Amino acid sequence: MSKKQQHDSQRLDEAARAGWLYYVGGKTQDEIAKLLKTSRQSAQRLVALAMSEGLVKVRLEHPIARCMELGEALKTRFGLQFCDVVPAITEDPNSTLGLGQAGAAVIERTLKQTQAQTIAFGTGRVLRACADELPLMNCPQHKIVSLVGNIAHNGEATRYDVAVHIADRAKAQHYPMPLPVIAGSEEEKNTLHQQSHVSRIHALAKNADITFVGIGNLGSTSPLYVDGFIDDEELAYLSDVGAAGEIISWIYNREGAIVDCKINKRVTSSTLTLASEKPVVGIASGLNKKKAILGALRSKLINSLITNETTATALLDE
Amino acid sequence: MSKKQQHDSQRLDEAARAGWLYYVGGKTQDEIAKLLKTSRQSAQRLVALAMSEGLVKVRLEHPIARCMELGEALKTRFGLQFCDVVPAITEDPNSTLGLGQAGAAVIERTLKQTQAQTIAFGTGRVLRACADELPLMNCPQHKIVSLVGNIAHNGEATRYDVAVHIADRAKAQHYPMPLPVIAGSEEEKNTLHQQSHVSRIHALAKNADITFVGIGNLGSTSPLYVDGFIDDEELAYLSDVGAAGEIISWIYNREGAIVDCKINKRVTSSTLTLASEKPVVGIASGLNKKKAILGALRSKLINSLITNETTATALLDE
DNA sequence: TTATCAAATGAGCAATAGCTCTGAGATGGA
DNA sequence: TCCATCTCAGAGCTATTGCTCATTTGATAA
Repeated sequence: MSKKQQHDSQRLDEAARAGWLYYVGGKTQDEIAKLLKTSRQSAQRLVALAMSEGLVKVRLEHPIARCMELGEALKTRFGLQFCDVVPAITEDPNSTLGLGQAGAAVIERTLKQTQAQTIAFGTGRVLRACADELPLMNCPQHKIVSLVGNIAHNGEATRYDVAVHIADRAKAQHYPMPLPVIAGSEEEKNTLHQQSHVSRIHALAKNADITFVGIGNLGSTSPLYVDGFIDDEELAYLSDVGAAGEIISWIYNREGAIVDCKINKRVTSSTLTLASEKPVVGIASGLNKKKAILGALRSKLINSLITNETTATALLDE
Repeated sequence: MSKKQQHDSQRLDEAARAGWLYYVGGKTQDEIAKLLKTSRQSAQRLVALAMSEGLVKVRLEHPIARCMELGEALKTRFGLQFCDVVPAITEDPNSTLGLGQAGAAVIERTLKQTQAQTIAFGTGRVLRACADELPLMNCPQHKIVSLVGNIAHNGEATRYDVAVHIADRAKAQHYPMPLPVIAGSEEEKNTLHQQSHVSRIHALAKNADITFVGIGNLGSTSPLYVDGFIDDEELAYLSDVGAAGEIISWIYNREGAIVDCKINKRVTSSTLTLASEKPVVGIASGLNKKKAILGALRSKLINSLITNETTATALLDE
């Protein structure tokens, strides 16, 4: 056995030498072969061995490196299609700085395709930031479809209607959803949904090639509460039934299951496909949204995520 | 200008991404191109950029038997505290390739200690290479002190001011020596040395827990000659009195004894303790430096050595 | 607005690396 | 000593990478 061990260690020695010459010295495998008086193939094997034995350690020094690791970890943990993690810029754990640029980059990549794409958008401040970061483009081949009604409580257009801005900047076709976000009653919602132009929008949204949504937490800062869709009583009820977050106004719990509540009966938004094959990208950051993001990831309401370093770390802590 | 800078940093960001995917993720450039929605060529350029910008650091963790033997032999022969020998990479007997990584590894080990350390540095190309290979760290507990003045002949900062780079990368305290390397006269040197802030630096250097220095040979390629501190006449004189090498601008002979010459009267560098108990690490390789290294070893100007295989073999031939 | 220039891009090709298959030779047990 | 078994070297092929050149793009200044 000791003979074998000695042989192995000699081989590792040679591997280390080859690895050194290759990675530090920048030599080609041919040159190494000559130096080590062996064939090119053997040199190749030695270099590969040095790598697989972990003799060679590569590290990348850039703030992005850590983000890539976090993204990879999240991707694996939650079975995501992709995950972008942007470096945390401020100390503020709830900052959304940087998400706009990152989201815009993904949207831009989508828009750059020559093949016609149907792209669905939710609403929210973060998505709005993405729209603002988007460069002016000329993409008349794409369809931008809204997932959420664009009429607010009081009849005016909603504050964060994102699809219209994106369509505007991209010069793309725009399919808004001309409905109140929350219908007055369940019956009203059903009536509205039966309208053919509405069901056409929903059909488009359902078959979107890619979907972008924000993720809201539920609490006194939630847009649904701020805009008066939820009163204090309802908020308390939601808290009792374990509501964790909201995506295009659909309220779900810690496991990502849509909860049984008054709001969900009246939302006019398109429905989200669980575990969709097409990318459904959630864009959100902030420790106050941790529960909400986790829920959406767990039930695969979303299958892709753009977040920041702090939040990514927190999500992985779970 | 800021627009350009922003652009550059964005490009570096992308390069870091590409580099990470390539070196850490093991993806091919084609795959990276797809992920980053760009062409294969651009991906290749990004990966190359990540490498040339020094974002990618490679290190090899394996004691190579032959180098270990050489190191051990040198350690015994010259009574060294430690000795690292790295594999020779090129045919060039004067190559210094690889010393940077090896030196950086030793420096990194020192910096990793939680106990506060005072670390002294000389200058030179090889030490500079070490600094470049050092990973970014956060060691505010350590003190980095310069052994050599950081003002060149013509008043500008010296080219290879190493301590500043190390302190920068390690986020350590930095004590530069704000003096010309060589004073105009012996009197000027004495005056300068009497300044309290200078003597404080010298005291720090004297008590350094570990010292790193380059070793220079004397001849037409010596930095002292190239930078104009020594003229042809002086060079000839030094050759006559048997000068063999130079450490932090102190010129010594084959036996390692400081020679009596004009330069040594005017150097402002700290003095080196002979046979110090603390490690004094010389980093140098190349057959043209054999005499210089041998001298330093003989008189124990240095008590530790980092060199390469070729040089180690030559030193043992003596 | 237009001319000018530098930087970035993509194509195409040559160099380099990685993989698989086959056979030679070593190893160890009967 | 012979044979079964296993490892490893080398050939040959394919994939990947690096480089050069022509062209486009975009910025800048007139």
